[in-house]
Amino acid sequence: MLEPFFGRLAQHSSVCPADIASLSALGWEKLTIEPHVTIVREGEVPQFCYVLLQGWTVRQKITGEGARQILALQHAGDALDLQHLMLHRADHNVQTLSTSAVVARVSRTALWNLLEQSPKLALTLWRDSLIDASISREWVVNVGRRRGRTRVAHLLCEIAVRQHGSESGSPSELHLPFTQEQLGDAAGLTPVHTNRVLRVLDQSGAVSRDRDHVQIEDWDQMVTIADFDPTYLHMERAPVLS
Amino acid sequence: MLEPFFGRLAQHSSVCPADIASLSALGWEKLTIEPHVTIVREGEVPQFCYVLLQGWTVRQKITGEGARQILALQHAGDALDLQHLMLHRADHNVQTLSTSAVVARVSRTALWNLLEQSPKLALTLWRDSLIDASISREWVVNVGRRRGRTRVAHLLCEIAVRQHGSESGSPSELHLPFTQEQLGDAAGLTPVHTNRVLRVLDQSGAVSRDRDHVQIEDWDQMVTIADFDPTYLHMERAPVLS
DNA sequence: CGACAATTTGACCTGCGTCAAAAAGGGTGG
DNA sequence: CCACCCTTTTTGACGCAGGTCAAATTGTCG
Repeated sequence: MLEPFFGRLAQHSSVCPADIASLSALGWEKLTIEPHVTIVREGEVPQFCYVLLQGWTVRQKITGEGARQILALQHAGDALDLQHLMLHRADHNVQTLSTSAVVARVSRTALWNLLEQSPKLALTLWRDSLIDASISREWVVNVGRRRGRTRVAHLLCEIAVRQHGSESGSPSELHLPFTQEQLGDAAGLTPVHTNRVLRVLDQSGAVSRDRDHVQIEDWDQMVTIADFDPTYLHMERAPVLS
Repeated sequence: MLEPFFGRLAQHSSVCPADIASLSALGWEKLTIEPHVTIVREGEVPQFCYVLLQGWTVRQKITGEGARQILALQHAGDALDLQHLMLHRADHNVQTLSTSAVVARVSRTALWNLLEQSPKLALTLWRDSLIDASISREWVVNVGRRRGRTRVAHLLCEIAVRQHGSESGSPSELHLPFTQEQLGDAAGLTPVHTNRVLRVLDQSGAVSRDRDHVQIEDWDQMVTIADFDPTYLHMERAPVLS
């Protein structure tokens, strides 16, 4: 059941079979989450930890003025709220968008107890959350210092690479279950401007669009437009420290 | 020597004396870092892990167009690059600004070996890096969805709270070793606009300025202007999981 | 067909960027 | 103490990326 999660961990760490077994042995529960449902709510004290098996979810926060900022896109294999193992209170929301998702959840204390006994596993999950943090930093750069066209292009590049797991990505088709408004919420742009930016990317031949599919037509051009360097995704496995 | 670091850890975790002892027993080296020196450089493979004992440092990245974005402010007690224990290659720079700083550093492998043997300590450091990640997410919201005046005010509130360790902060004097250009690099604004925003905050009576000191005159007003909610700093110690 | 959500377009506005220059420190050497 | 230099701050004029408002268009699902 947890295959996508183990696959994701294996991308950056070597996980021993014993740890996989003991992780699997916890009382995981498989759930289907309907569209527009909040899985973890800001301010609450979560009792579970979630892993995403299918579909897409997002981290997000709402400002005092009611504007939404998406903080991260999460796809199959991603841990949704590992941080709540350690942090008492949720500092943001995790939710589905227009599509449903399949998740597995486990009691927070059960996972905690396992990690206390399996240092190697704890370090692996720590590494996973560090990659999450690295992506978050890149997003600060993206919304803080890049202009609209570049921001959106960068977002699309990240989605492409994470979806296909290939760094030196070739032109690829993306199934994007995101509305333009949601892309804008991730890029820090209004839906109207997001639309205009997408048209420019389309007209320049970098991408083509067809409803909820985006085809990256010219990867090299996209990388240039997007100022995209996948290092921050830490997709190569780190060498073992002696 | 590591007192500031232990103090910081104690803010959010309970660290047992044995762990403090074994941490201290590692071969830490105390260094003074001159102004404008890069401690960790993006792309490199660090051999050390650093802890900040005195002064200020920042995480930062440069875009392909040469714009700088500051990703985090770090002050006494903060771990500067814990993530490089787990991640092979640095994905951003850590450096001093106009002032010098005092740091302690330890061999990456030595710290790694200790953590493999001390699960509790590893979990504590993990928690520390999770708080770091939470701050990073708030920064995405700040630069992504707030306007200039609010961004800068939010930044000042964060500095005030982290410097004084008080959540329900009262009006407080901040020694700000940052130029307006650097504040702008953290807020995603140009130095010119940062200056104008500061003038507005000054004129509205929220703050007063005097060279490199900022006095927050009206904390309540600042919190309102800044849309500031310190939850994301996770400054209360999380209850122990049974 | 009708209802509704998402996309697209146009007109207009504004927050912030850009460019440039002046003013204000602050440090150094004479 | 002054002269000089350099950095930082401040101000002004102007431009533009992106926001706002509103309406038309398209697509989807009953």
